[in-house]
Amino acid sequence: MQEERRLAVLRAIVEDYVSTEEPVGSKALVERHGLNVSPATVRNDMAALEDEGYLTQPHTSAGRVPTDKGYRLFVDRLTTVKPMTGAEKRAISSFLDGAVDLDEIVTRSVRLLSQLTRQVAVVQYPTLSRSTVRHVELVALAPDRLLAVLILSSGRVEQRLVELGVPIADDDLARLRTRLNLSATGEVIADAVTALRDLAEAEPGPSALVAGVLVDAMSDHRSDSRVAVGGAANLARYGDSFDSAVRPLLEALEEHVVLLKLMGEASAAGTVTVRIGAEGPIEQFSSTSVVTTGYGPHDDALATLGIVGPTRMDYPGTMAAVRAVARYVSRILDEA
Amino acid sequence: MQEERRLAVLRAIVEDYVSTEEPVGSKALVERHGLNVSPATVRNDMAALEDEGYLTQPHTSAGRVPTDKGYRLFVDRLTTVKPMTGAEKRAISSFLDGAVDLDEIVTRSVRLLSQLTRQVAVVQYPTLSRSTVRHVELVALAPDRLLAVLILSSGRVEQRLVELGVPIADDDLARLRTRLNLSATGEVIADAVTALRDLAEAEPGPSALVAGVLVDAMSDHRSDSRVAVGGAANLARYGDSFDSAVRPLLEALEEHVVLLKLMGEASAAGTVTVRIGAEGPIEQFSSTSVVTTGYGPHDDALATLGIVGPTRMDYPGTMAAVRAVARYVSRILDEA
DNA sequence: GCTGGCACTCGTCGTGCGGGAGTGCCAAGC
DNA sequence: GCTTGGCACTCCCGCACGACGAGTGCCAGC
Repeated sequence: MQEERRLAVLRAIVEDYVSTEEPVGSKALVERHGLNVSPATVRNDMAALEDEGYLTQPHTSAGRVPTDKGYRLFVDRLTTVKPMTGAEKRAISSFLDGAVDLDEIVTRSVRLLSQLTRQVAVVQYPTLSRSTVRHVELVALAPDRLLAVLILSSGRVEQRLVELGVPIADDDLARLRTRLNLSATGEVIADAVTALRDLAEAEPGPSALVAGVLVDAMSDHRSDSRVAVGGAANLARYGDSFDSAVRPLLEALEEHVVLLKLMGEASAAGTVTVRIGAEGPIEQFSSTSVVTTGYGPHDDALATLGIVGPTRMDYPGTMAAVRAVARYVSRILDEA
Repeated sequence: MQEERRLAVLRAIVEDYVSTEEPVGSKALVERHGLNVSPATVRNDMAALEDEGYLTQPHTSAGRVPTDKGYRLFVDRLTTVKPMTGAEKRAISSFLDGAVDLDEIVTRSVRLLSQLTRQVAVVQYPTLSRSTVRHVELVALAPDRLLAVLILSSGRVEQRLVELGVPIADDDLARLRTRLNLSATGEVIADAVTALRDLAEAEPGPSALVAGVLVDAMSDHRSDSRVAVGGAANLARYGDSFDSAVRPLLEALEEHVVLLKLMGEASAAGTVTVRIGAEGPIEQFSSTSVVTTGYGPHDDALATLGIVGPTRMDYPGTMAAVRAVARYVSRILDEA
């Protein structure tokens, strides 16, 4: 019985602290929430919650503040993801509609997400690995110099310069183009890579060179590791502990490699992952929380998107926003 | 005679203030610089400089701080751009070498520039308008659906989906491709646009449709308005006046349209433009300085790059870094 | 026109002192 | 056995006060 009330107290503290950003005391708590008990009772519960590690006091005779463990419990057991309102849904779809290419979809998603959550948004570009090759194009820039263009089903275009060393005739080039497309077009990246490797082995010289470059382009780590970041201005709302906290965060946000690690494995579409404080793998983000989810066409989690914010955040609202944006972006990718 | 010394005093104050970030007093000034006069003399000069508007005091009985006007004079008359050392030059070229495409050139430039200057770097992508069409490629995704790919001399690739409405035969497609390339390849954007418009007019139907899309892609404003930003973490060094100053700056840095306005017209390559404080067109940046220069292949100022920082910055060093990076990037674009 | 001296200003920093919010604990009540 | 009102205690915060010192402006002398 009182166990239940304790959880209610924890929830109330989290909610109050998130909205006021100040340690919450027993008296204010009973007033603001309709707890039908006295402050003294709440104090007992608070003391118990503190013993169990869910709360902490900045100093004696201050209110209580949730610990990471407290937030964790809140997220796991006390949260129901609140659905978006109709207006919000309309805003999301109108914001994302009309994006002409992948770049723009990602750019808009980042902006949308950061505005909805008032947090720093991070959107990973869909990884190549599960997308298929749509077309390979070769353009002769000079007799011995090609531009190889790789067009993928995800809408991504990769281009590479190829120095052949020796000139290549136009009809040889045309034949090579056909051959490459026969091997690669329609294949998943992984299969296309092996097909091109076989081709390169069977036929040395220019063909092998071009095939090699294409393989490089496909497996290029850079391609997998693109992310867009937006809403960094929201970091300025950190209020307390500023230069000490924000500087390294801003730096980390420019290190896309770090960010990718932070986003981690794409969690299955529909599942929102919340990493609170030091639960994450990256030190710089040990005093922030990260809310992510996977997205991709056909709800295939090709990539991850999410937000980074202070552990003191509105989890239900944020999780809802992240989930909603992922859902809409996935739908748009379906159509493309 | 004493006019000369006054300028020396102004220069010394600027230099000291830039390095210490604290108002500089007369005594410290004569000690740190080899001025062969007494503090009292310097005080007289300071008072005169203040009357003329080059200096100001945060409060009575504090040292002097340069005004925007003071910085202006410093930059215009007291600065010799210090050349980069050999080591710095090597660092720059090794940093920029090995960039495989335009995207990477820009990304690396931004990072380099922000690290060299310890400031926020902004690099505008080369505008399309002066570059030429290298190749037009059409890829059939479905019988009535094409992907049009536009490859430009600047290394940029634009792609657009074209819904034909009616299916197109393979050999018609091949003919169209040849025709488009005949009209456009090698031409400057502006000429290519008119050529394609003519073609569209002469021949309605699918050809016109595709030509129209290509024209759109060429004149698309979005293409002209891409910028990359880096080193925002350096804003955290603003020390004083933080949340008040940095928040709007961070926001403005994410508004690429605003940034483009800030960068302004590309100044001729080789000329470094310095805008101090409120001299610039944008309110949010009225307490910062902007150092820019044009760059592009063959020293054709296709685009602008530069940095944004506090008015209190090392102008000679920053100007040198901006100029050097622009020069190297231009050279790399030459080769491509 | 430069210089040393001197009085004056004013921001900064350390100290000390309520005020107040909040707690912990205890004894009484349901 | 919870819950509750009461009460003493802790400790942060804000404010006033005063000493200190950096820096100035001005003046008289060279």
